[in-house]
Amino acid sequence: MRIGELAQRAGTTTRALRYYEQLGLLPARRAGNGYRAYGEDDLRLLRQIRTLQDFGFGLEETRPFVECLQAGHPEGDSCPASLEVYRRKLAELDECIARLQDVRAQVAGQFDRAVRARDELAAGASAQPPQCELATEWAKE
Amino acid sequence: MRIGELAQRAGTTTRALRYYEQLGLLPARRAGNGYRAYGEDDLRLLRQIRTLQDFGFGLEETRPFVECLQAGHPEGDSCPASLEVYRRKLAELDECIARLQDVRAQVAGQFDRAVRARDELAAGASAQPPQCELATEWAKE
DNA sequence: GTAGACCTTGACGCCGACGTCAACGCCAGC
DNA sequence: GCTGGCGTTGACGTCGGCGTCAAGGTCTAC
Repeated sequence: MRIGELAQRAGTTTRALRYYEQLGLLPARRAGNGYRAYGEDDLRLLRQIRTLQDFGFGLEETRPFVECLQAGHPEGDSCPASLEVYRRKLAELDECIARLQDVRAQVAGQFDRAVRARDELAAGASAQPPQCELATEWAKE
Repeated sequence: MRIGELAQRAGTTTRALRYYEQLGLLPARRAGNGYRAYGEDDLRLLRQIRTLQDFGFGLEETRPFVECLQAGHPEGDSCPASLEVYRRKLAELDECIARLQDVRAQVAGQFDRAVRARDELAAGASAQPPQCELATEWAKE
C-alpha cells in the first residue's frame, strides 16, 4: 500500500503520514522506486494514533501505544507505559475540567453582575421592572 | 509612568505591553525622549486585560472591554459588546467542558478495559484474585 | 510519447502571545 | 566622562501539527 491509499483509508493526509515518519512514529519500508510502502499493520497503528489524537493526546503521548502495537501486543494499551499515559491524561483532564468549571462560574458571575448593573441604570429611567434574573439570562438581544 | 514600572505593577512584562500597543489594544502617549508614558488609567485597562486573559480570553476578545473603559464607562463590561463576548465565551466554555467530560469518560473506559484485560491475563498464571475493580483504580504501581 | 496521477524531498507559512537577542539611544549619579 | 540601568525598534524563535507550495522523479494508460 502506498502513502495516498493509507492516508485515505485512515481518513488523514499524506502530509501527516510523512510527518509521523519524520517523528519516527510511523516508519515506512521503501519500495524499489523510493516510494513508501505500508502494510495493514500500519493502518492499525495509524488508527490508534488518530483515536488518541481525537482524545486530545499529543503525538508524543501516542508513542507508547504505537510502540506497544509494534512490539506485537494485541492492543496499544496492553503495555504498562500506555496505562501510565492514560493515568496522566485522566489527571490532566480532571484538572482541566475543574479549571474550566471554575472559570465558567466566575465568568457567569461577572456577566450576571454586569447585567444587573445595566438593568439598575435602566430602572432609574423607567418604572421598576420586576428583577427576577437569579440565573444567567440567555440569548437576549 | 514608564513601561517598566507599569509592567511591574501589573505583573506582566514590557514585551507584552509593547505587543498590546502593536495591536492597538493599549496605546501609549510618548514623552519628549520617545519613551512610552502611561497613566493610572492604563493600569486599569491592563488589569482588565490580564483578568480576562486568566479566564482564557484571547486578546482580541478583551478589546470590547478595553474600549468600553477607554470610552469612560465605569466597568469594562458596562457595554453591550462586552456582554456579547461574555455570552459567546460562556457558550464556548459549556461546549468545551462537555467535550472534555465526554473524552474523560471514554478514556476512563479504555483504561478500565485495558486494566481488566491485563488482570485477566495475570489471573491465568496465579489463582483467581477477587475481581472487584468496578471503578477506576488510582495510582497503582 | 505524452498526459496525468501518483510519488519524492525541501522549505516556508500558520496560529497566539509573547521570549530573547542585537544594536542602539537617553539619563542619573559618581 | 563614564558606567549602569532604563528605554527604543527590529527581527527571529518558540510550540504542534500539519498546509501548501515548488521542482522534480515514476508509473500507467492511451
